[in-house]
Amino acid sequence: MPELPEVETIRRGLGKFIISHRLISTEILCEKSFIGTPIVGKVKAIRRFGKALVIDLNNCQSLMIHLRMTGQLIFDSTQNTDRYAAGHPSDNFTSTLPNKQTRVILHFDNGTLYFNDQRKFGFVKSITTKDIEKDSFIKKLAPEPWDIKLEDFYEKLQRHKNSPIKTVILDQTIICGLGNIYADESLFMSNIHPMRKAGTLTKTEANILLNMADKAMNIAIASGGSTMKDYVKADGTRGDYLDKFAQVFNRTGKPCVVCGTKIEKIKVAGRGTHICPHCQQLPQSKFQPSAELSSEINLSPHKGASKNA
DNA sequence: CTAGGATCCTGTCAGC
DNA sequence: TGCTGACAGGATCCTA
Repeated sequence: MPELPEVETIRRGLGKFIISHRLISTEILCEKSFIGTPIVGKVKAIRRFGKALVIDLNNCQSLMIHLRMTGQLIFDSTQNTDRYAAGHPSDNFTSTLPNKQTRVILHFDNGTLYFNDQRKFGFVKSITTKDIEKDSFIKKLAPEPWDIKLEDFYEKLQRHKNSPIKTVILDQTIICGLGNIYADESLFMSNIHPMRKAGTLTKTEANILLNMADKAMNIAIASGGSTMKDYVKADGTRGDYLDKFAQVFNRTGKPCVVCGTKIEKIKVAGRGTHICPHCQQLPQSKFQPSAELSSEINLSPHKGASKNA
């Protein structure tokens, strides 16, 4: 489920294997999955831009890798039996490679890096290092939650005031790094219903949402995202890595960790969305005249979140 | 400009 | 068992 925490996990984990090692050759098993011309050279650094990974070589060339929905990176060491696997969890993590889903194979002087991708949405792209920031995807990326200024975020919510808040936070040009899982998790942690129109959030709520997005992703990064270690239990059975940190995602029908209400799955802008119907309520659906009006009247019996900021 | 839906592709799973 | 349709962690492109 390559969202930011997983890509960051890969960046850190893969670095231990390939930094200062040489990329020797490339096998392209699916034309669509490799953009540009294969390159060779010694790995200098691995960087991350949102959900994109960039491997810099020492000759001013780089590989940009985006896993999209189902991409995986699996490194097999030739020196020992070590395997490092991360990305979209599947049995590929433990099976023999290459297999049917292997799209690109990168040969290093100390092992083999497999790029697997069931749905072929992801890609590996060769690019001159200095042009990374000019890449059409990377140049549009918004800052990550911990770098966003509340004022800027709030202003963007106003610009997309009629869109559901979930759609807005999935937009990488507004806030970078959230995918379907962490969008649901962040909204749950903020007690905000995903269908709320972005323009109805108060500045206080926007601030909470930023903080929760930060928190959700940092918890996930700290716990290592979806690595092989977490996916495969000690006894070899398949584990559910989501159990570690998901409070609503994929927990349809299970009790809310806060109030015990059953988690529901709904659809927001075409994406499966998980909510606790008790903790995340839409502000009064039918009986209020309009969203504009109800945001002016402070309906909350608690201390106002509306006055000055 | 924004908002919404279709689309890229393959695999899996529920229902008949 | 075999078929069909819905759906899947992302992002872009097209339409209104």
